[in-house]
Amino acid sequence: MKAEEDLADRTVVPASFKALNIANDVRRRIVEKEWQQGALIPAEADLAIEFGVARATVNKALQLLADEGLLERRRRGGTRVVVNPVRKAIFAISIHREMIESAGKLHSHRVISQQVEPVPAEVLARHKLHRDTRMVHLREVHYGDGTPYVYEDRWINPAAVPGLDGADFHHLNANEWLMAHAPYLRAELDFSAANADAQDARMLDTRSGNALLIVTRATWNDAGLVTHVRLAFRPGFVMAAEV
Amino acid sequence: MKAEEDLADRTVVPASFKALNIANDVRRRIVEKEWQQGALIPAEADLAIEFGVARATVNKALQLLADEGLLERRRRGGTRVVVNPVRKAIFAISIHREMIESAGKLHSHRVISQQVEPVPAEVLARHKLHRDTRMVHLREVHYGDGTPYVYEDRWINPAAVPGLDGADFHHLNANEWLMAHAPYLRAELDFSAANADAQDARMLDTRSGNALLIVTRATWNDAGLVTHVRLAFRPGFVMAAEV
DNA sequence: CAGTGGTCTAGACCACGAG
DNA sequence: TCGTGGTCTAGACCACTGG
Repeated sequence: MKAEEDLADRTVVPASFKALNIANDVRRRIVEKEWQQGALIPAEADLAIEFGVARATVNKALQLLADEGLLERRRRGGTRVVVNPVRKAIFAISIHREMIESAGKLHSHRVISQQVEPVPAEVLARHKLHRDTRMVHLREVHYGDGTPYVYEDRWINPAAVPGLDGADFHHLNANEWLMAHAPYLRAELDFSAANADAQDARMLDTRSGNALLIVTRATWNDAGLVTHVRLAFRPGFVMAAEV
Repeated sequence: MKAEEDLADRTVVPASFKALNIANDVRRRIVEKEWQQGALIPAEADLAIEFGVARATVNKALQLLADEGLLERRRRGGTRVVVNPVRKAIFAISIHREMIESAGKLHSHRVISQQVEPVPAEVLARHKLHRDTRMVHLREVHYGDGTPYVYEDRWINPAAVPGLDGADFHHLNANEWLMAHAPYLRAELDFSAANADAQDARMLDTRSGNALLIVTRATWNDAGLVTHVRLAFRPGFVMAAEV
């Protein structure tokens, strides 16, 4: 390629988002059925020539679409348009305080109880723990402008959380304290719904039987289970995801 | 670098997952507090030397951790460990049939009603549609081994879905038909909980008042809104996410 | 076996923004 | 201003796997 052509390329694409542009173009071709579901699309090398870029750039673009679930790629087998794409929804899991403050409310929290206790059978079974396991049982409510937002029923594993004894959760809530002192390597999340029981209702200042969004979260670091927590959100709470 | 050193590198790392290994190593340093929260970590070029790889490889690794929410990167400002990491949970949004079949159940579905109607105010407001908008209103129930799994109350926009008139949803359910005929470019998801009303209860073979997990989903293509759907899952249904 | 995607390299230019 | 990350290139070797 001549030097002047190089210069032309640079000036034509000043903002330099070639990979993204290619990804958008390919996505459009799929949505507009130019490339049918299940069909093979051209090889990276061919697309690189068509778009006038390096193969690595095409690779980055197609990798992006494969992560989105739109393409399926195999060595030697080429790249196909997926028939029933499994799209991914992404939740941002921020700390309660940020969630409440981003809604324009003043955040506060209250510790309901905190003591070392035997772990209930339900949690034991879920994480295949030894039946005599004892952990720190902590219950908190988080408020926005004084109104309950979420009731947190949490078990913390002292074996995986150094410095837990000295923690004062009245000052800094468990959610943020753990983020700062015991970052996790892996997490599991479950979403479900439940009718508020008497305790839920009392904590969230609502009536028994009201439908609550329940999130169960467990996190691990290299020392094992860090914490298992059941979050009960106030009635009407909506959690939004991006796709 | 000499040729023999090159060869040595190749044989030392036969499986070639350098970027992933570097990402794991950096993640470990963060979790083990070797690099404190809020602290600046070495520049890409320095890490490239330390790990003995090209800068692009370090860039790929750090980009991965930035996507996870663990690092914050700025030109000229360097790369910092995030203080309150906003981790991301990922839901796989598969079609109902696959969800039910992956639970080992036999999938079936039933169309409850299908007709063109004015769109209710709630949906109009949500998507800022014109007040006289009419769409196809479709209600379906999906079953696993004959037991109701999810009740779907759906609005489909004919303007964005060519071929909608000829669709037979008794044969192929709307969920899969739309996936095949009207792929979307963008989607929004909301998770909440609601007490089953009389209709929910009838469709899901349960009692009024039972807590249901509700997912509201809207999808768009380049012609506008494709479909708006409210999914009511049977009581006890749990949706799992990865982090 | 041969063609595909997966990954890495060394180098380059650029946009951004802290100092 | 100038060091940082963001992106791209041309080339290379390799792992996998369909024909």
